[in-house]
Amino acid sequence: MLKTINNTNNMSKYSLKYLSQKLNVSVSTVSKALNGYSDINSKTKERIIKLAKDLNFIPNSQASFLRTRKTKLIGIIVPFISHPFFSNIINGIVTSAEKKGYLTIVLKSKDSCDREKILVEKLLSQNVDGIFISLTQETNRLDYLENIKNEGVVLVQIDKISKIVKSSKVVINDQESAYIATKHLIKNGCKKILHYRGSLISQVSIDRFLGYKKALEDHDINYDPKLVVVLDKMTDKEGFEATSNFISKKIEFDGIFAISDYTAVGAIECLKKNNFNVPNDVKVVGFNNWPFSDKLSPSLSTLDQPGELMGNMSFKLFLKEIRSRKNKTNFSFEKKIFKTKLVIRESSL
Amino acid sequence: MLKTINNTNNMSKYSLKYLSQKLNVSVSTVSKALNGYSDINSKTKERIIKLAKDLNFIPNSQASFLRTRKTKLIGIIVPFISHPFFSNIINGIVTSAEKKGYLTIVLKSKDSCDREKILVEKLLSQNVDGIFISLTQETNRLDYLENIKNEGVVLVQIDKISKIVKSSKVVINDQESAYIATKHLIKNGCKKILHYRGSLISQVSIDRFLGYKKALEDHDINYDPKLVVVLDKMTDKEGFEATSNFISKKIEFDGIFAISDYTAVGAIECLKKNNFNVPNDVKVVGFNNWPFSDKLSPSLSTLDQPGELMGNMSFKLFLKEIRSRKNKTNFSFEKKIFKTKLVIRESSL
DNA sequence: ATTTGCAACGAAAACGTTTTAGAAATAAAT
DNA sequence: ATTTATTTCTAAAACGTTTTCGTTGCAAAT
Repeated sequence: MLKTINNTNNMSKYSLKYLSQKLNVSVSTVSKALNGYSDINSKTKERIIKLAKDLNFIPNSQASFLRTRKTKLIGIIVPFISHPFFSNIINGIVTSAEKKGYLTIVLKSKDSCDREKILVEKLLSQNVDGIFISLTQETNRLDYLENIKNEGVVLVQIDKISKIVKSSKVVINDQESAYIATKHLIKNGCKKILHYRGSLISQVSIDRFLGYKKALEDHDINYDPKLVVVLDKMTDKEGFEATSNFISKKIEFDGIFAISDYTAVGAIECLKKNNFNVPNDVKVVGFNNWPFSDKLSPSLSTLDQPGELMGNMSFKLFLKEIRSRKNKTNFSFEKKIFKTKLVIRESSL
Repeated sequence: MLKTINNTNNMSKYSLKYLSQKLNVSVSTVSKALNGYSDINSKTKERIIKLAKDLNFIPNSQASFLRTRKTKLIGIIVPFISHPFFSNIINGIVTSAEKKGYLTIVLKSKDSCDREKILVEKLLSQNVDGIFISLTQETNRLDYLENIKNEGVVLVQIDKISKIVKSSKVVINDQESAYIATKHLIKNGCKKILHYRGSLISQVSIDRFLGYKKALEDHDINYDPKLVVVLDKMTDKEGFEATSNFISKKIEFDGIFAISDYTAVGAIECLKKNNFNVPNDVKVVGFNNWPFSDKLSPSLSTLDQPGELMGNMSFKLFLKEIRSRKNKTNFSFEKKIFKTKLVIRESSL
């Protein structure tokens, strides 16, 4: 614990002070030269910039934050990192952010609301300039989202959003997508279509369900609640079991619209095992367009989500808000809706 | 640009100073109370902690860095984010890091060495406490890796490592894995085994090739360079084309060991199209155990890489180094080798 | 009565920037 | 010769912490 007061070993190698001493100018002059102020002689400016470059001097961003209040750091919280859709979103944000000199802190909520709250606080304590979030399936309180805005930090909601909290938002046309998928099944002759859905409180899951229901109604097919299964984790196993359940109960069906590729694949596995032919006996459409969904037998019809583009757009909206604050121009939240693409493959033909 | 000198609007809502004024104690006392120093009366300590909690006070980490030189920030650079193996690694690091109060900045090099260098500099300028890196396939200069260490930042290399640069390392047993996979093909009757490999300078790719070669030699099969294909991007398309090439040239083969599941799947597609039966005519083993590789027809035999565990371990090694520095105990770099698991499925039986 | 020890607190410096306000030197205008 | 303007630079404060070294007051020991 005993150190010399002026301990240089712990001091950063280079600083404005160091440069200033080397060149016999003041610290302020160095700072100004490096930040392009006009009241510095171009001759001295050159000297300073040259030395900075030669020494590979990097200004200390923490110290600089103390004055500027900008960290050039953003944070993103998703339910899961190792998931094709979310990692695409992360990819999109990281890519766009890096181009503009921002670094991205990645965090995962594991679909737990309590964790989500803690993570938000961690990001705030790091003074990030913005927080991007895709809510958990169970998010039922919104105080910490409001808190983000109260702290003056930009909030952008992605995909799994709260309708109540005002902020920039980037989503897909969930309802329409489900409608299109269901309609596609109907047009291909399905009369009794199962729907495997997610949590009852997740907006995404609700919207997809509504799209499914509306498609049925618009095509004179009775909506039957017994054909809808609420899944918890939306795994292949759950898809398998749900399907197995219908078969053993001898409930007839000729189509399945599943909320994710994973559940769709589980369903197909079960069908195959029970000697149903996909698509001849039962047609299946998933959601996500996961890698390898095109390589399955039968290849899986599904809805493609432009995750990376959504990430790009999220950052764009963030930057817009940041800039409007800087220029004190007025700003209103936008909600960007991306369209999915129905990819028709063997499982529904 | 005109502001009052003592502008409070730009000041952070709460600070040690604010708390100290509220409670009529000094700034130092507040700081000490919050950091568990022993020379504070438990009565006052309680008062301070209570107020801090009530106000939801979060100490400013940038300011704190200026003294402590610790940001509790780490950075990870991978070739690609949206890739099952890398996102598993990221997942593992982020999870372990968060448990210990570290936040993780994620960056991708897009397999470009020049980008990699720039990204390292960005992380250094943010004063991260550690950098985790999985090198690009083309990494041919190592100055910026050495630079990380020179700056006093902990370096951990993962999977795609440099043999020359000293640091903690986490890898898999590439050579052994390839040996096991190839041996498995041989044991199942394959005599002429193709190998689809990656870049000639990537250590991973080299080691897997060596394992393949050694397995052949150990089982009295002539190694034939013509049966080895160097792939560039290692996509399914390249796997397809390579296979198509062998078929059109009428080169006989009865097994394929591919460096990735993606290329293996491309190969299988091509074989199917040309009326080869997998596994009866040709047996195939991939590498990665991607999601859905178990759902394909035939399901894909492959080597499972414990990405998340590798991420966990990487962080562990980082923490070990950090701690040894703090306690000034001596420390030597470790290289942790994870074992893959050969997952035998239909494609090789 | 004097010294010693201890508990509890505070002053102040330091970390590395940014930025305002002003100083110094020079050139231009009167 | 004096004033004014312009260019170029610097001093110094501020951002919010951490941590060392003192100081104060009081009890215990001598």
